[in-house]
Amino acid sequence: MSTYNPNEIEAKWQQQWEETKLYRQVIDRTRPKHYALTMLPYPSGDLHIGHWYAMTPSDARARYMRMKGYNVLFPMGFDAFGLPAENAAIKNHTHPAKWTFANIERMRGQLRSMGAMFDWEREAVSADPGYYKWTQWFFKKLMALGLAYRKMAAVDFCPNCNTTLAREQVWGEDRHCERCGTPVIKKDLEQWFFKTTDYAEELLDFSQIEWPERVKVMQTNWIGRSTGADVTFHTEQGDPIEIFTTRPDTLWGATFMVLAPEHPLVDKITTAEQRATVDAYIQQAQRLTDIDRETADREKTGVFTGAYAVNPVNQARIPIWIADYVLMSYGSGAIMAVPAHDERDFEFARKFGLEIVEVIRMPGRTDADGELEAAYTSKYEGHLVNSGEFTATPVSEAIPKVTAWLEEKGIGKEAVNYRLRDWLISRQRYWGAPIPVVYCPEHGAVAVPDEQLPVLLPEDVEFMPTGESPLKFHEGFIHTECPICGQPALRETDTMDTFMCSSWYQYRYLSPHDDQHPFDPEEGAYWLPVDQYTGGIEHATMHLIYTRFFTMAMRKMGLVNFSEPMIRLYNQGMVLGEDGEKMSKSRGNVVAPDALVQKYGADTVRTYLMFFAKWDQGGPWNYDGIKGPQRLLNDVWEIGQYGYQPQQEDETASRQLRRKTHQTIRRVSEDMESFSFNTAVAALMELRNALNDGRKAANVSQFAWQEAVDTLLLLLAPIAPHITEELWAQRGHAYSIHQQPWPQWDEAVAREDAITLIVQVNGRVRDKLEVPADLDDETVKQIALSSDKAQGWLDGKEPRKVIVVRGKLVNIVV
RNA sequence: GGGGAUGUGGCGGAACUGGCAGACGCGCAUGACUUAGAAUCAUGUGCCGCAAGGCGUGUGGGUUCAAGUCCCUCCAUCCCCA
Repeated sequence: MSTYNPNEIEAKWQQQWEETKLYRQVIDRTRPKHYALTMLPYPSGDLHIGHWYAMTPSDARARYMRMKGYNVLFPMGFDAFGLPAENAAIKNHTHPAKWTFANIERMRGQLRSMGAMFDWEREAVSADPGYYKWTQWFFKKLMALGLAYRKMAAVDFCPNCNTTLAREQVWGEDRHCERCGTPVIKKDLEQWFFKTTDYAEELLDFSQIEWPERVKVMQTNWIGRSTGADVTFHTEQGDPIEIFTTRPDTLWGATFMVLAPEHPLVDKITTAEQRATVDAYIQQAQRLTDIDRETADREKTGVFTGAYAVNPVNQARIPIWIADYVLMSYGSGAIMAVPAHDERDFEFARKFGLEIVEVIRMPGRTDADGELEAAYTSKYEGHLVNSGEFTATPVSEAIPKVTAWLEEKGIGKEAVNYRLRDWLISRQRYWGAPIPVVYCPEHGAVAVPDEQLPVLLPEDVEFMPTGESPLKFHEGFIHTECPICGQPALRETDTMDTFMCSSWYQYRYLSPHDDQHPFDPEEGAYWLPVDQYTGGIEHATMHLIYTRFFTMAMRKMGLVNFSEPMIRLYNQGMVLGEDGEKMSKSRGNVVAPDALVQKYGADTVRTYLMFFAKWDQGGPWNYDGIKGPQRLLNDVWEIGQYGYQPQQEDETASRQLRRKTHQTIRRVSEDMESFSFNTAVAALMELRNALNDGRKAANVSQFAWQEAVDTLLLLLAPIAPHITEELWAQRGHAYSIHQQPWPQWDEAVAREDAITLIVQVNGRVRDKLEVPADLDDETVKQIALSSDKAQGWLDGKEPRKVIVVRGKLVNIVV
């Protein structure tokens, strides 16, 4: 018997698998397909334990599906554009391409050490011109469909990354950059957007996909659908002011209006005597960032413009104010203020002494109660007052009634508002896919013709320490000619958000070298859509919204006939450092997988990662904890090689081992289905313990032993692919264990024929009895009642009630 | 402020529709092997108690024959949105 040397056998089998193309994944119409996908990494240069945590359980699941008889596609690639490469270029004077591709080369080696079943012939790299040609092609398609457009807007800009960001990439209360944490600022820039809002309604429909509730809730909140009405107010001079309200039923209580300081009407309506105050306020507001302006608990500020509007429902003359808590970028940049029934408006009115008119009467409140002490905001309880013909209408019925009336009178109409913004995809950086557009003085923004794609990133560039894109200064790149008229024209120098690249990578994997299509339609017809996607929760409102939008747009392009890119999604948790904190270099709690593989072997690292917690929970790494899986694999090694000979066969022991074997198949199969890898490994440890006992006692039949050992190897194969392959071969079975069918359990063998009957008296356990499993309730009851211990506790009293739970317990109540 | 998640031994974590709380593993203790250690093996290990027994799933209450699991209250930590 040899000692377990993981490094040796892992290298050997990785090579063997490659040589025999064991993981080449091609169309096979005789088997059902299963497209398993795990989020692709950014080539930062080093595969960290987080990558292992994301990828090895997905790999185990994909391997399990393969043994279940599916033809499994499990590809890997790199999300290779992005800022770190460019920042490294600035720092080290290396070209981002060189840095990126060197990192990819290194990471390929590290990924191979995991022993995953990736089909490397399907690898896709987004920074490859063969890839970004199609990213540009998709941009053009979106443009042609009217889903890509250019507009001047006040956009979020990260001063540290020196680029604009999409709304999704601005995080937290202080509105910081998702990548570097720097608070963003607003800039007025002409930028490219994708019309994600066109799909707001469809993005809210999750009926075609089985995604975690958490992600669906986050996306729903992010899209933020609210229903109400668009209502048009007018100034006394007749200028229309459009507002959106979710509470048209409170219109009679609108006692003033508030415009954003940037609202175009402000200049026009401000009266001469208010002009100086208003201008000063606007200047002051401009100095503030949106961060300050949106902070809810901040003291409200604002000034009166001197102008008045007319409330269209009751002709009341109401003052128009400006205040910085109303943002031009949300809604129409104007609101009607109903202080009696909106908290912010209430606060504002109190501070500036504005009129508060109650129009919803809270149940139990009377006129004698005097002034409202707080805004009353319920939509469900109370009735309307001071509201013309709607007075006395219950508030729960008022919104549709008032809305219908508004439409009838031509004052307003039912409207839906979304919080979702269009996706800003322009980035002022070099290392991304160039936006394939040129600007012609005569023809404006013109798409680069297909035959000129890809618009290549020039290689001879110099990087500014400021991070400013060198494309802006590259004469050869900028100057081109208009595809329509041939006159001199300027190239767009912005590149695309890298989320654009990753929105369609699952399609590129199908045919990464195809230069005729973004993906081969035949491959697509067979493999698509993705059956099982896995990745971190942090992408819930970014990548996972973008890729859904993208697929919906691809359906419109006629490229796919489905609407959802990934049918099922599973979010894994995070491995934390030993201190329970997020791993980071500065904390010094980073776990390096390469060193672990060196010391324990990939199989042990994989097994431990799947064992230490349920996958969606994650948790702290523990260097001592890995010993459990290490001992498991050492034992498996010995058991797998052991020449078992029964000494004194015992039929009961054999039956028990077989029962354990079949129970383990059942448990591991169920756990694999539900991603409960931790309990699957625990079940395998129990089978290992049973085998160790059987070996020591030497009393189980040869058949029971061999069945248990082979089963153990087969069930462990997806989790620890190398050691199981080696032992499978040593035991004389055919190559490869990974091509064997998943074991089936026999319910009759797995069934327990005796159970431990719990006898309770008044809900407390008083006795445990071994009884046959198939007794009827009455017999079980009699056995329990005649138990000596139970009798002792009954102390002669008559049972008032006896509850029998089949196969479990009897509770005697006195 | 709104929405969501989590809270179980010394530690990581199990527990299907309410039915033996603590599976499995780490650690620890005692013993064996060893010059010694590592590794390995055996036994034990929720807490209190010599024992009988009692107490135990963040807090307090409730429903039930029976609650980690269901309902209400509060507390703590984390995430998302304001």
